[in-house]
Parts: sequence; C-alpha cells; structure tokens
Amino acid sequence: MKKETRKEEIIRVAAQLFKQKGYSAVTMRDLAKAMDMQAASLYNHINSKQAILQDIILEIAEAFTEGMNVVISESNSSVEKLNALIALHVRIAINNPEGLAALNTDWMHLEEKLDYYLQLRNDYENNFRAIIVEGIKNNELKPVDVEVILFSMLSTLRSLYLWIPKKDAIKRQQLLEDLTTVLIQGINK
Amino acid sequence: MKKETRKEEIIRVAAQLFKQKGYSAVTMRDLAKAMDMQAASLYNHINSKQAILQDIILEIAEAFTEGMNVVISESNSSVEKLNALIALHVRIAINNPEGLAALNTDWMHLEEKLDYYLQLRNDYENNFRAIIVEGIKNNELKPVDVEVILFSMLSTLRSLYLWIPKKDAIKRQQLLEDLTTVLIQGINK
DNA sequence: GCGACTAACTAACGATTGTTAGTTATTTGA
DNA sequence: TCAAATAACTAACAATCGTTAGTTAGTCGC
Repeated sequence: MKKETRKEEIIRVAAQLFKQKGYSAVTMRDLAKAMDMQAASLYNHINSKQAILQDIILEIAEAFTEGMNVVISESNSSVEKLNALIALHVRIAINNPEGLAALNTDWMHLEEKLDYYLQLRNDYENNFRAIIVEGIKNNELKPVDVEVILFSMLSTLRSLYLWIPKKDAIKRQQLLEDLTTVLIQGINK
Repeated sequence: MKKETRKEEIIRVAAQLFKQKGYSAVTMRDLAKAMDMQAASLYNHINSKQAILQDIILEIAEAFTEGMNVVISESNSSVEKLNALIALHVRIAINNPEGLAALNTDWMHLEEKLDYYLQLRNDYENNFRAIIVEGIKNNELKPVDVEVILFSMLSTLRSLYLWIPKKDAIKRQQLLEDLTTVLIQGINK
C-alpha cells in the first residue's frame, strides 16, 4: 500500500464533497476547509477545480473500459459475460463510491475532456448492448426489447454507489450473488 | 387544457436547464436568456431561484406519495401492487422527465423544504419495501434479500427520466409491458 | 378615459467565485 | 550543511452570483 500523496488526498476529499453536493455547488473554499487549509494553498498541489473533476471521472471511466475488454475476451456465454459485468460494477462501486457519484452526476461539467468521456461511455454501452443481443440470438435470454434490458441493468448497476456505502463488509459479499439473481432470474416465483 | 401562465413557463424552462446542467450550475441569467428576457424580470413572476426548485421537486414528490396511497388501497396481490408502481413511475416520467431529473439529482439543494422532501421519500421507500416483504412472505416473490430487490427496482424506475425522452410515443406504450417483464420475470430463459 | 395589473426594462448592490502573486516556514537529499 | 523541494500562508484580482429598487410601456375591466 503506497502512501497517499497530498494531491491524492485532495482529490479523494473533493470526491466526497462532490458526492454530497455536486461539482458546481462545491467551492474551492469548501474543499480547503475540509482539508484544513486555505483555498489558495490547494493550488500548490492541483492545477484547477476542473482538473480535479477530470482526474476523478476519467480514472473510473477508463477502468470500466478496461474491465469491459477483459470480460469480452475472457467470458464464454452471454450470461457469463453479464455476470462478469455485474461483478465489475460491484467491484468498482465498492472501491470508489465517491468517484462514481461524480461520474454519474457531474460528467456534463467536464470541459475539454467531455468528448473523450462520451466516447468511452458510448463504446461501453455499445459493447453491453451487443452482449445482450448475442444472448437473445443464441437463446440464452428472453426476447424482450434489447433497450429495455440494457436500460434496466445499467440503471441498477450505475446506482450501486448510492447503496453500497450503507452496507457493511459482510453484506457486500452477499450483494453480488443477490444482485445477479434479481437482474438475471427475476423476482417472480 | 388551461393556458400556461408566465410563471409556469419559467418553471418549465428552468426544469429543462436543471436537467442539462444541474441546479447549481444554472444561473438566473441563463434562465433569463432561455426565456428571452432580463434576469431581473424573472422576479416579476417568481420569488427566488430556490422557490423554483421547490415548486418542481415537491409537486412530483407529492404525486408519488398520492400514487402510492392509491396503489396500496386499490391493488390486491403483491405482484399487482408492484405492477401498479411500475406504471406509476412510467406515467410520471412520461409527463415530466425534466422535473424528475431535478428531483433525482438536485433534491439536496432544497433548503427549508429538505426535511419535508426526505420524509416523503422515506415514507415512499418504506411502503415500497413493505410490499416486497409481503410478497416474499405470501410466496409470490423469490426469497431474495429485500433490500436488493428494492434497490434494483427503484434504481431502474428512478432512472426512467433519462431514457424516456429518447423513445417515441409508440415505443413508450410497449415500454411499460417490457419493463414489467424484465423487473418481475427476469431475463433468463 | 382611467386606475390597476401585467410584464418588461436599466442600474446597481454586496457577496462569493476560481485563481494568481508573492512570501515564509519546514523538510529532505546530496 | 546547504540548496532545493514541499507546503503552507496573506492579500487581492476580475468575474459572476442572486437579488433589489425604481421605472416604463402596454392591456384590461369599469
């Protein structure tokens, strides 16, 4: 475990504040107070407020892209791939719920990096959609509207950051199993 | 169809802007420009920026509370109640996706009305949870962790505002049916 | 025709915003 | 031991924020 640099600490605390109030409502003076220093001192470590947001969001977006590539290349059946994607979302949400909050609610405030982020997100959704289409085609999944399945799964997986912090470590292990049941098998008996 | 007052028009346009950038990032001058007037002129019709947010969010929150009461009093089986709740969310999301965006992402910026909103939301979630618990108890639903079912359904239903605007009127009718299948029956064949 | 209402305007207010400049104290590596 | 790097500070900048005051032009009911 490498020791956290001052810059990393600022970015971590910033992500916590962004989760509470959103990027736009957090001032550099808010962040400074949470770090117990003056606002101007922050600039010894970071370049701008915008750069903090980019750091937080793009790190996660790239982790999703990388995870998707692993899933596509390593998993076999469509349901296996979907299971692996659920696990990917749970893992990232456990590791960094605050960062995920920023990604989900403040991505539109990315400035120069907005196009890059949207490209990563579109690619990810297209890969996700292709797995579902494949699953329907080879008779693994019910022939329900692809967009509805995609929307339902992504909505749930993208909201994990809101719920995971409320669960203790023990229940988090059970979460992956239960979530897979609900999303794949349904709840009707 | 009653004619829209100037105040209602301002609130409707404000909701559109809030959906795009979030409450904090929208300035009164942004809103004025979208209304093709000066920022100061807005105050002939509304009391404050905060009052606009309250109008938007509380109207929807109260519609959900009312809808939940109807569902509880009128539906019979637990699955019927869940079906009715899905329909409730779809209906509200079709009627007012912009307002739902504000409710979902900017509720924490409610000031005096924050406690009232949180009370409505907690009551709603508790009612939703009780329906699921009842469904498991009377053997209508699989005995999966209640919180996971609740989380999964609410995440999907609360994200509807993001997806519904992309669908045309014809596909929206099919949406309710497909969504019910996915959320209740699952996608595995 | 006239007062009241509606709905816009210009000008400006004090507060807050992100950020820069310049300085100082402490810690570290050769 | 001493220069360099680290990390904080005070003071202040121009820009923008939500909002108020005061005014004006058009519209409606009597």
